[in-house]
Amino acid sequence: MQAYDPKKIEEKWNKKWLADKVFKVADRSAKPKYYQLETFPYPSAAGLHMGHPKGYTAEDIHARYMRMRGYEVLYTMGWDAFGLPTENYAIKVGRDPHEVARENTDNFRRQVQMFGFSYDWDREIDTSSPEYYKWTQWLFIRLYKRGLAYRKGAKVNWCPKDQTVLANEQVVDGTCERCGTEIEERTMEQWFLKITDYADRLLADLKGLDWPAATIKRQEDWIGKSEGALLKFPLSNIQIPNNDRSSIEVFTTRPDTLFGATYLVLAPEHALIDELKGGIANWNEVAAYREAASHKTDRMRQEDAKDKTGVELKGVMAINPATKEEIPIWVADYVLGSYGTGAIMAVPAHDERDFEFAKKFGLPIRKVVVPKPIIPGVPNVSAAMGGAAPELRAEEDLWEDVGDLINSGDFTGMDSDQAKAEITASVGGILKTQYKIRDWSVSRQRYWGVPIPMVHCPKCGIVPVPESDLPVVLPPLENYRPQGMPPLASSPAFINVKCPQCGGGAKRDAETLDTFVDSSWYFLRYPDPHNAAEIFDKKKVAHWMPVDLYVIGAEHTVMHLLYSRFITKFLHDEGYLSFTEPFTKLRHIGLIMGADGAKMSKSKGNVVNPDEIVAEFSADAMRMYLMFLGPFDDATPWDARGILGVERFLKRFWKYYAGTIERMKQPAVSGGAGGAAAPEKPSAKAALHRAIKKVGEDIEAFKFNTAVSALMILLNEMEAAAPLAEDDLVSLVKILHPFAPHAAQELWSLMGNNTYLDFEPWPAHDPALIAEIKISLAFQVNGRTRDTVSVDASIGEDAVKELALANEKVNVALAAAGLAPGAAPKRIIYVDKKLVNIVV
RNA sequence: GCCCGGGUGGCGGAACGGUUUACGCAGAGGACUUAAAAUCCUUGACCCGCAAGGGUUUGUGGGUUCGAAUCCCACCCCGGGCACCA
Repeated sequence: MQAYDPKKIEEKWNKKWLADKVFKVADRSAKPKYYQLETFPYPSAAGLHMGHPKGYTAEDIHARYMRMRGYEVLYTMGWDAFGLPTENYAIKVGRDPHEVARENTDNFRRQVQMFGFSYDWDREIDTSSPEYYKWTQWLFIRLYKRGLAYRKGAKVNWCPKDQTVLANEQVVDGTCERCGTEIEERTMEQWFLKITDYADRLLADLKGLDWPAATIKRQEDWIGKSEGALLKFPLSNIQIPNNDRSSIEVFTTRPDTLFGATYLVLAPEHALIDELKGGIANWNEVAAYREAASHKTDRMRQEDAKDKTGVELKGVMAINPATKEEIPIWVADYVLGSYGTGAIMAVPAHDERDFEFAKKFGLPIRKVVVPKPIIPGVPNVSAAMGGAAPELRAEEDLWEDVGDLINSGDFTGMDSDQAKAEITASVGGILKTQYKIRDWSVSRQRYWGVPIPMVHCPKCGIVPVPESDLPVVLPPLENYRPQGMPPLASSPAFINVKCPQCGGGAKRDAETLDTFVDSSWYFLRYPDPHNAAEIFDKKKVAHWMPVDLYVIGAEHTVMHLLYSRFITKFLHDEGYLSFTEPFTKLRHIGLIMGADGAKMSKSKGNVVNPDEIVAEFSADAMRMYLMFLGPFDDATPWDARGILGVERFLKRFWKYYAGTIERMKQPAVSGGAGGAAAPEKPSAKAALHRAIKKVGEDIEAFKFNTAVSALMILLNEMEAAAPLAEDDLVSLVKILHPFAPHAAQELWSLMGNNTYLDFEPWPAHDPALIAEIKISLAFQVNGRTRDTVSVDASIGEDAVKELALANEKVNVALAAAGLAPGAAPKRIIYVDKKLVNIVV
């Protein structure tokens, strides 16, 4: 018998799979297509972390399974190679980011290949290669030509010492992560993509996707559609010079509560405050508050949520258009300038934030909505108190829901939903739909990214680079360190260019694109990865897309998906795609935590290196263990000893399998037909068929942990049973194959096969074999199990009840429960093939 | 603060209205070995009991049900996410 030597066989098959291009995908095939996508990694200097092989193993299992089920599976790998960490690292070690990135990518490729993932390597892509980013640039120009890329001022984090813009993640407690200097906010002209134009479609098209519900909800929340009204509050005692708008406009989702609006609040950055300066009696106090607020980021303003601050604009008042009462105007940083109109009407009785603010500053609270009656006509007072208190208390409770109006003039008694429209109309307001989503900022003042293919001409303004001149290649630089301007601006050879329109002197855009742009369309490139003439061939993409299965980390549930969906819809509108949603089915991968249960991180010292695990055990063992650890989408801790279990399983499986083949090859010995018979033991054929069914179902449902366990149960049963026949052995190695493809393929070839298991059909299970002959029934008294018996599966209800009533333990329990001998129980509940419950 | 997950043996987990703890790890006992590793067999929630057996147990407290880890309500704890979005 050949010994199990995983090192040798894994190396052998990894080489063969690559050399023979076994997993090369055909664009034209008689088989149905299946497109499986996994997040292409960002190749960091640290190499793969445990999350990569976990997600990739799951997808590889699924891909191999789908191939065996007869699909032509598009399954690929690529590199999201542009990005900040590589640039930072290159600067630190004084090298060219191109070189650093190449080394990292080579290392990632080596690691990924060690696991034997069945990619079509001829379709490998790299976002940092000019062949790829030419089309990222092309896409950007397309967006620009359609008016979906535009420039506007936006705030950036600026480090005055390093003379550079910092990403949010480089800002630690308001200081630069590199030098600790306090950051400043600067406003710069930057490129934006108009994703807001697609807000409604991005929301509506979520319906019908096979995505986790929580992910759909996060997309919805991010888009943040709210229907409300724009209402104007006239200023009562001041006219703004040179401004005919002598009113403050607010956006509210609750115009039905207008009668309860007892003050207004402006965001500190609201432009109207400057215009009102002459009328504000406490200007110095207001100015100081605004100054303080300007040093806070939106994020910091959120974190201070509990302790609301604000200043009244003394001397100016507004008029509630419904009640005609004068109400005060405040400035407070819990109102954001970037949402709605930057001003709100405060209704403290019906909004928690307004409620807290009003209590803190002693502002009036007026209740204008009460919960709808549960019984029509009878006021529901207790629901407002969470169902607890018998009557409605005065000011100190809050009702944020809709209901029926009170204290609202002519609208009293009206339903909230009806009142929304009617009150809005009565004060001359307009109904409006507001979105939370903002346009996508794509300018980055960094080097290691896609150069923005635009030219700034003093005569013609902004001119896109002609398509024939693409790509605009990222040039090597003398110095990658930032020096007060984007790194590319330091290269005269790059920056100075002739205007494509007038031929005069002009300058290139010195900034690069957000790397999310690179990854927002990569899945469209795999179907046609080397096309030099087009972003992709429409027919090829029409064949493969949309993606049938996408596995991503939960951290990508908002932005990457939203951007990819946006770009897909855009290219659809441009006539390049026939569909509008890129990812039909989505599944998430849970983190692998450190052995201590915390997230793996260098600083905690709990990082496990996949290279070491493969070296110590094997790729197959690691694959199986990653799947066995727990539910795929749960975060599970890595237990270094647990892998011994699957390692033992693989060794035992090998021993069983190779041993059985060996015995089959030997000539029949006297006494037993075929030489391997042990006639007194039943065969494990039924167990095998159960496993075939279970493993297939579990792969489809992404329940890899129980699939592995099903294989283990099968092996336990096989070892105790008579050896399997040859055709059953074939099925057996096939169901192992997706999980441990190296071992399975080697066993397959040991049987004398020279085909690849991936293209062998997945075995069918025989339902007749799986049917249970004997079943275990529970006898319960008052819901407590008193005995279990083994009976024929075909037994009928009456026979079972009779058995139960005759059962000695049952009778003891019945007597203990107070049932007189011979008396009939209250009820007998029978659940087919499960139990009998006798209720006394 | 809000939103989304989740609390089951010593540990990872299984079951997701019907016999709790499948499978694996760790532990205990044994076989083989000069010995160790490897391998194999037995055992395996907790409490009482020599045993047979009985009782308790799925974060806590209630509820629905013949029956609840599973459904409902409240609370506690852990993980992740966040937008004070009017």
